[in-house]
Amino acid sequence: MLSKKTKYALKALQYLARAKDRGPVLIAEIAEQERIPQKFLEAILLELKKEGFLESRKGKGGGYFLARPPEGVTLGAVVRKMEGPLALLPCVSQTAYRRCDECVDERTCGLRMTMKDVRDRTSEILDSTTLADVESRVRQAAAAARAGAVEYEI
Amino acid sequence: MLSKKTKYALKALQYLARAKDRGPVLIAEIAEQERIPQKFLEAILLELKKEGFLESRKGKGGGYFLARPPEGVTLGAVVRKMEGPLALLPCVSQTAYRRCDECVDERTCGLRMTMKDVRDRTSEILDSTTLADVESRVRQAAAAARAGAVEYEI
DNA sequence: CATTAGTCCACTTTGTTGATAGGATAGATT
DNA sequence: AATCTATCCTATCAACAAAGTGGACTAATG
Repeated sequence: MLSKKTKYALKALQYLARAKDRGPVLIAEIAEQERIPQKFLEAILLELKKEGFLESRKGKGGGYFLARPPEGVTLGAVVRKMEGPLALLPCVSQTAYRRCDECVDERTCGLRMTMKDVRDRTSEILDSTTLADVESRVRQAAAAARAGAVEYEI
Repeated sequence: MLSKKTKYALKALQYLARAKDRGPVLIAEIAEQERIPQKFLEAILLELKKEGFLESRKGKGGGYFLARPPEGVTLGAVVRKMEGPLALLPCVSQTAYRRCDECVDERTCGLRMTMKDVRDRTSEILDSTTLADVESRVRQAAAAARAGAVEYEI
């Protein structure tokens, strides 16, 4: 499971991707619209800024906005920064490899082989899906839902 | 990341799968061979027994052994019992579905769609891989390593 | 210079992880 | 019955993270 921190981070980034042409967005607006505790979100956005995903402007007319276009931000990158490695075992992490202390022979560890498969499938998806991709899927789903509703009405 | 508890549980089960024709195995033996802290392992094996994966015998000649053949135990089942749902979000868990408190509209949540894909790939692997499968992969890898070594020696 | 907006820091509460210690209990052997 | 032997159970502990709260500080704008 992702921590709420990571989930909130993803939701906030998604919101800012949608609002990218509107200039800086207030923490309060994101918190209200996405129903995230405002103070907690504050800390999360600060961290996202430190990690280079966001920029901010202080004072009146200020707020947060994406540091890069939505096409340039993958879910994998966000999850890794906020949550840690995608891998289920340290010994199969691409970005934070660490030998398992207790492991007797890594090359013939069956667990490792299976968990490497899982890691590969996971990163295949998360590292190729950007905020822009997610948005376009949402729009498709919404369109499909409307089409379905129309059909139902006929 | 899996907790050490889950990792140790999987390693212990794997060990007992390998030892399935030798009768009950001592906690101390598993702890030593797999280099797991013995007292911690004790608690883990007890839990695995409560969950129905293991049986035990007390007194001299006692120890732990698999409650079912290795072909009947999937990694997914073990991980779910020890670690919790495989899903990254509660709203995409098959076994422990829960709506996200803050979610405004689940049907058009882009995050959810992507995380559902990840969950599907993960459970595809873990729910179809048994202790026996893992063992046979280990043997294949060991054989391949030997073949490679021979080739290298020629 | 007052107001608005955002940063930064300190703190709390609650729970989990990973582990250790000590003794109770049940089964086998003598 | 006495005695090993091994699991079972209870309690405790330090370290850490999750999920916030409160409040002081600072920077930009009108």
